[in-house]
Amino acid sequence: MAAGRHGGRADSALRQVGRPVSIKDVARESGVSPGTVSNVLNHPERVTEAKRLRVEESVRRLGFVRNESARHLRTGNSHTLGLLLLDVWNPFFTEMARGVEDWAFDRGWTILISNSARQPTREAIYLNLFAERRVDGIIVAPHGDITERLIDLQNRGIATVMADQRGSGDTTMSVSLDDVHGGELAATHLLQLGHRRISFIGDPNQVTQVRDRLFGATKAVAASNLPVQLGVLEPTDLTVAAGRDIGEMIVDLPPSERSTALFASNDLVAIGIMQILLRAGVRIPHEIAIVGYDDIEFARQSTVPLTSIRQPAYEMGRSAAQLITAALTGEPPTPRHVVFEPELVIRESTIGRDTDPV
Amino acid sequence: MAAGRHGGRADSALRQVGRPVSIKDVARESGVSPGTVSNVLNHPERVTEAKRLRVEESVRRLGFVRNESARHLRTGNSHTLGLLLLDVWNPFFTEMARGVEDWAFDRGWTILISNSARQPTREAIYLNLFAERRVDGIIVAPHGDITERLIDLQNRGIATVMADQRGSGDTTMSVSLDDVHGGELAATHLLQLGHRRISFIGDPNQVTQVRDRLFGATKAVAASNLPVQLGVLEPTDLTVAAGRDIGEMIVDLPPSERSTALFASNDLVAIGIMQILLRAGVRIPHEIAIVGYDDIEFARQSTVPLTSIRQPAYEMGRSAAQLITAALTGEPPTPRHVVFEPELVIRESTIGRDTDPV
DNA sequence: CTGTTAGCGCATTCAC
DNA sequence: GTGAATGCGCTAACAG
Repeated sequence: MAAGRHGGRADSALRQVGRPVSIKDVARESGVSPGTVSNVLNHPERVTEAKRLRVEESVRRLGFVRNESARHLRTGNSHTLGLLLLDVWNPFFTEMARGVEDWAFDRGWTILISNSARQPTREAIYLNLFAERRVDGIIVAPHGDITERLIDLQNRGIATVMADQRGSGDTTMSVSLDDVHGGELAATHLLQLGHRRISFIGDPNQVTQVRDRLFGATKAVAASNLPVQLGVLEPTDLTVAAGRDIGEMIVDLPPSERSTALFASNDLVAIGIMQILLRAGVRIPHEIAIVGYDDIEFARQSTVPLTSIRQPAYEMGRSAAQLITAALTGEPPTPRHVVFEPELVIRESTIGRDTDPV
Repeated sequence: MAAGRHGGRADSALRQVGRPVSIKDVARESGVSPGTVSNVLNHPERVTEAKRLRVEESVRRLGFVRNESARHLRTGNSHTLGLLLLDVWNPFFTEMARGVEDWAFDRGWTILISNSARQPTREAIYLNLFAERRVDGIIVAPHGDITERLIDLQNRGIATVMADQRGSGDTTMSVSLDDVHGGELAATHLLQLGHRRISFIGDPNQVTQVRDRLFGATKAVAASNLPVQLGVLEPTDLTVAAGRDIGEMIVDLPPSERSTALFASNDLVAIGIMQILLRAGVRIPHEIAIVGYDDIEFARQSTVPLTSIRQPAYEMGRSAAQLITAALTGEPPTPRHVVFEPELVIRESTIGRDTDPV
């Protein structure tokens, strides 16, 4: 039915086939007033059964779908939450998103998901988009320090919670993990296994969380009173690909100069490193032990299962959603800042059975 | 400003700190009429420079952010596209999403991303949500056959395009991949390598695409005129975890009963299988060769790089976005149904150097 | 219980 | 070039 491009027949069926049907159309169709239709939709108990059925029938026949924008404009309430993720390609964040959604969706909230892809520019754009749409609340896994921007949003009446980054003060809320403790757990584990040459993989200048993890590791080393070399290797970012680059770097080193243990600041990087080491014939954990961070599903599933510091991503997401919906519905004051505890999950990449490398 | 519920201190700054500022406030502040402010915002050239600057200053000072809902209600245009993904945990779809976004975002469209998680119920709910918000267009990677629903949406004036599933007819649009050909490519490759006992991993009853891939493989086998055993193993779903289960199953078989080659209907499953095989000491590809499907980034990055049938996810997403924005802006009729060609990407999981298993 | 009315914030007429 | 008036679709307040 497509029209030829030069002087065609009746044009594309695509545009404007049917005018959207409004509450008024339904009212006319069923012989009641618009107000009554609205009542059937929102307060069915206020309407006589007979009329209610009649209206419902018209709704069905006409295929009426309510207009959220109009509804929003009128009520001042968008029933919508914005969720701004730092990096949708990292399972940690999609898992967190699932936690947010499972909580909020069932309670009637619509979630707008966006991905800042670790770009401050995009972060700003999306935050603005959320503001333009007058979302009721925003959950954001921020890139840097955006406290001021969040306070600004609060002042516009939008509740905000930072996820995966600790906040403070009364204005904003946050859900985070004790990353210093996480770093300690990882380092302590490696120290107890006898490692004295450890490399931390991560760029402490980029992200607070990474800095905290390194600080935790440093603390653990200091507390141990052991002669430990703790080096830092900085990947370009926190992806599998960057991990593989680091892996190549390590493989190129003469074995005597390699660390005996690696603490990667996330699992993706750890997995990338591990892939290269295994291919190069390095035995894990016998020659090099590896600890990751996040405990994403892939950590458990990699060729050599990865020891990792577990962040309860799903629970953190749900907690963030709880905080924000509570604030929005005026429930009793919950704590403003929730801090989760990390957990060491030991697998074969640090204490493995004897495996031969690929 | 609400008071604490039990006479606490000045309560939460959370709720309603500041009333959102409207175009009217800006008008008052800058001593012009609301209409002029609107012009400054949307048709700056129609306003004197002096006045324009004055208004812009007020906008800044007051922190005015336009209200999209009101705008939408007035213009009838939401400038919004809904994107409904089948499975955000599959990199294929996030990659496709990136393609959609890169095209549409730059052209001023807002994208609402949702995840049906392969649940028809959720699919229906989100489609409805999109309709309530009067998105201008919907791109959906559908679970089953939703042609009728899409036609219904079209009739409401919402343009739709199916992604990753072939459509037909004039009403709707689609972007898909020739999966039959993909299946042929994979099977032919394995046949050429001399394999005569091949297992297809996937449930052809669940998803059209999987059925097509199997059909393509069957065709290739038939065309070869070779004595080939083509079996089918049905995983519970298309995830790494399900792949691992299949892997266990294969490992439990006496080697003589195993196929010499596996064709998995997606990369995630292939990767799961491969992990288990490698751990069990099965040499890939020498004892068992594996071909995946999709060519996600992980395929290249797995311990033994995976041969795969490449779907150009990013391009498919971009193409879907192009189709829909073209339809929406009334551009010359593009083809309604775009079919991409698959590509065989050969890596070590089928022709590998001699690697020892883990 | 039901119909009528006003107005949410904005863009777009139309006069001026 | 600018201001005043109008209405998008809906809900809430009120009158009947």
